[in-house]
Amino acid sequence: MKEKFYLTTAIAYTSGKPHIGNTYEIVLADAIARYKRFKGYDVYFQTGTDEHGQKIEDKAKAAGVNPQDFVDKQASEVQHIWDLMDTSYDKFVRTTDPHHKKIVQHIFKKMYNQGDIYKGEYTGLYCTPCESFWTESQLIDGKCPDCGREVKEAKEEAYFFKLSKYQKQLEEYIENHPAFIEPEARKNEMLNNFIKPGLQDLCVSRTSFKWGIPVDFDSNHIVYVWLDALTNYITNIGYDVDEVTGEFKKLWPADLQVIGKDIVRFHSIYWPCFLWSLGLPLPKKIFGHPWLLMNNDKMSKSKGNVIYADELVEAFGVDAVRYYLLHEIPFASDGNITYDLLIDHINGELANVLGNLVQRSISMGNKYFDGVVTSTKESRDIDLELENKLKDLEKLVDEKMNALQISDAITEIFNVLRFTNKYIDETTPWVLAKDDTKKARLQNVIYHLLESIRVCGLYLSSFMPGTSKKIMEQLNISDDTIVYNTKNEYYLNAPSVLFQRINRDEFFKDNVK
RNA sequence: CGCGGAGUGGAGCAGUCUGGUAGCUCGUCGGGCUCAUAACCCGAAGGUCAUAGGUUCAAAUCCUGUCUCCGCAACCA
Repeated sequence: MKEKFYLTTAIAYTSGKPHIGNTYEIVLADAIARYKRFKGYDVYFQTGTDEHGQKIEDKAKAAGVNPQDFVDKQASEVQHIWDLMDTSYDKFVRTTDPHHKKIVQHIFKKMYNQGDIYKGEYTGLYCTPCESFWTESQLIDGKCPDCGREVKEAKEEAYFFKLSKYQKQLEEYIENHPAFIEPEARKNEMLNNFIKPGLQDLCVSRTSFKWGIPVDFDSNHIVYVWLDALTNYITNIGYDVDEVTGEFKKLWPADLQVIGKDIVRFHSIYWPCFLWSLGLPLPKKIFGHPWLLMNNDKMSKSKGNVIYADELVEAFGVDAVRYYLLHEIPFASDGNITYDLLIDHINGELANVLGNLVQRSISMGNKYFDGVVTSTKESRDIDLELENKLKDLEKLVDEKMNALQISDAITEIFNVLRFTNKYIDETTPWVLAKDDTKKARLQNVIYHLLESIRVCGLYLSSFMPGTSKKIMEQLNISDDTIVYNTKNEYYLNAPSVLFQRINRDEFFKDNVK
């Protein structure tokens, strides 16, 4: 039986169109999901949208539509971008789904009944005209950041979750499970900044707005959005407080939850405590990925430096964008994107190293052997060197992927592609072609090239699925056996360009960036 | 002294845990080749590894101080 692998992304907040930085997360998770499927796992990959909260209520009001219509539109836009990025999620969840809402209410009530949620008073700084509570740090010159008026201390009835009860357990768990939160720096940040100094009970209800899931036994209160959002990971796979379905039994605990580094806190503190309150095991790993910066600056609308996935896909194609995101963002530190860098990497790696190699190899197969190339089973030193690199690739890629070092995994594949270009120069097939007595040697060289392209192309399928498919089409094969020399004979199709080189000057002339 | 990162040839990074001739990609310069997308291959130049001190036969790597940059900082998704 196949081993299951349950993978989630955070659900995207539907307050606006996701930019390329937000889009990174789904592409990253998709590469992992595809790789795990490739390795034979029974993968379940869930993503979706987080659709409640005051911010959305406000945005909808500003747009003059009701909140449900607003989030319907936003959710479909998110899904459209996820599809545009060729991501292979199995389920797209929405927190406004009636089933999810019902179970969140059950969860809230269960926590209340067992005493993990209690009713108390929230004290804060309140701006009466804006009807909003603010924290000390949010105030501007001690005044309301929205309207600039005085704030005063006020109290409001609210429900609290007993985070304090789980503090010790959480601290011990994180210290005893060093791989639970990655990267390590994020783990240390959580432990030192939040957990060790002491967890305050968390206010888990709001009365200041209506757009959310009501507490069913006290309808003035709306369930705090994070309790609503985090539970999506279990409500959509068959969890309920009294009974769970087989899917839930099979899938939970999640194997990997991919989130942005900005929300590690919610996933590594609140989420484990909520799960313990429900008597459930914790996910095996929380990975807080870094961000993508635009020209080394945080992307934000106010700075006007936001890039969207659809613009990039239109300009460069989906796999070029996927490649850039997956290869240029390191494991633990922020990546950077500019149009210049994108063009550098598309030309230097995708067009020159990969595309050109496929083109020249397929061309020679067609030119010298009319597209029919058979293995001659001969292996000289240089051939063996290439064969060994192809065999070693499996282990190298697997190590990097298991460590979530996606960029390094891709680098390993490109190292082999670079070596294959070198192999061509070393074997000089165009010289062999001029001598009829060297026909067998020539065929063997071309065969090695095709095998290299095939194997590398298969490994690339997790990162650039469309390109991988195009390579297989040119090789005219459909099987996906990775082992060297399983394919004895090729009947090639005509070559076609995988990635067109981009002329920088023309690009910037046509696109003012 | 809040917490966590980072500072390595023109650019982007690896190496630091487990001290021992400083590595990769891009760029520049020179050469080669012609199967291929002005591509590919080879070679060269270029670094006192932020800084001051310490430990050691030996430090980018261990220890201490200093400077600079970035992220996080509690109910905000």
